[in-house]
Amino acid sequence: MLDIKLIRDQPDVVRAGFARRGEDPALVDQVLRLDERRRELLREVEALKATRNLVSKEISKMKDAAAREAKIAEMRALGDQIGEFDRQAAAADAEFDALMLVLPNLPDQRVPVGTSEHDNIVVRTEGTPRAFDFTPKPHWELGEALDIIDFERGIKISGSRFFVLKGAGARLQRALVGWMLDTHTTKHGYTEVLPPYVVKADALVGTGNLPKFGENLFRIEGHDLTLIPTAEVPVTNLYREEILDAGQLPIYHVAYTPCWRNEQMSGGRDVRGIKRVYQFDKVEMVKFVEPAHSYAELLTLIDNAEQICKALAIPYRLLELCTADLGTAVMKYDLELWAPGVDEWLEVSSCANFGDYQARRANIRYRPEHGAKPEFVHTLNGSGLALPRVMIAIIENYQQADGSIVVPEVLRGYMGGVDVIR
RNA sequence: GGGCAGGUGACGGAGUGGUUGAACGUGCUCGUCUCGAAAACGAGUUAGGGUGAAACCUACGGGGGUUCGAAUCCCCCCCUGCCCUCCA
Repeated sequence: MLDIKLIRDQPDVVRAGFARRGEDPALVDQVLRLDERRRELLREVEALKATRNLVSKEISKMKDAAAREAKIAEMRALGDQIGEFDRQAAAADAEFDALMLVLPNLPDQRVPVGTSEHDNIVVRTEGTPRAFDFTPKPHWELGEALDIIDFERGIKISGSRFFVLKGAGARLQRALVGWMLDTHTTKHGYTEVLPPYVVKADALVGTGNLPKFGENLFRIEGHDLTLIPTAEVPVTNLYREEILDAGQLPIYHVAYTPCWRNEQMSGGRDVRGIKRVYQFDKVEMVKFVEPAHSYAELLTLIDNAEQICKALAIPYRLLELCTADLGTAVMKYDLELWAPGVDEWLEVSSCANFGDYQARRANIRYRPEHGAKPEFVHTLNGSGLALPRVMIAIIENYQQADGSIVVPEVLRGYMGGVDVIR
């Protein structure tokens, strides 16, 4: 959510920000009109209430019965009027609030302007793709042959875009989860959190998934509960409606959870393999920081995710996302692992600074110092990393001519001595 | 799912229709005192909106109602604790 004061005081700045990311600048004028109307109604109803409060106090001291009754009758009429204004003011508020919740965030000035994901910038590429003396196979062929991914039975029990990991495949993913969590908690300073996997609508509004981006969510029928699309939702909402002490910041959390996404918009794309599925696991990092530090915190967040890619010894690249691909962030970077079997770069991490956009929605504040007014924190999050695509990258990069898969060195301690899956 | 008891500021805890935005205590901040600290004493200390600053408005779990006036009365819902039931 944006600061209404910013919109009032510097509408041109907001219009320009919307234009940079391809949103309609006229939204600004629409919100200003609604703001003016609701404030006008508020001023009127508050003046009436002030009168009522004053007279009510007088009534309590009045001795003369007739005069008292007259005042009460007068206030009864005023009460009806207040009720009518209250209703109008509430309606105007609701309209204003609804628009505020769908306004996009303003991109950071440093973000390159673009009109689609094609305008994202490759910042750098690390590692060299391995030279194969045979044709590398896609992970679905290798996974099925080794009996570590069972596509058919996943579809049988849950439908398309669900899969089953089995034997060394299940063990490999568990090893990755354990290793990633250990790395972030012991080397990068994150505190592990194991949150609920379903949340109330409020939480989704807090992170910005609702009301605008609800089409990819799985809702639980008959309940106000939704399966989380990412751990970002429960973890960011951990401190909703709270005022933190400055001494508590920065807060770093890391959480491993399954994620559910109803990929309606992706049509028939990526139907093979485990690249795009309805349920996947992910290790997610979330930060709550003081506003002045959020840019520096984004850089370390990216580095934390990058360390995982680096340690796996798989080629990867860092992308700076353009204004069209920002989602609700002010600034965002993606990490992509190279996958030789499917012959493409796979997005395994998205690291973003949201500024105070989520903090305003979720009302997450901190007190800069004793006695000071509470201010909104800045929130950030980044995948560290998304599991199925890391699995793809490992399977395809570490495959051997005979179809076996070498276990990356960093994971061997987590694999109970298995160094080759065959 | 059933029953009982509750939900008030950072915390404990008063308050059952009218100077209560909230007693009292604790904590915290500043000051006096002190070589320094503790103790003691004094002052301050909820949040949101609003204003140049005030005034003023709103909020005592949430929503609705009664009333000139509600933290206080009524209705619905949510949450917490305990007991029973159920269950991994």
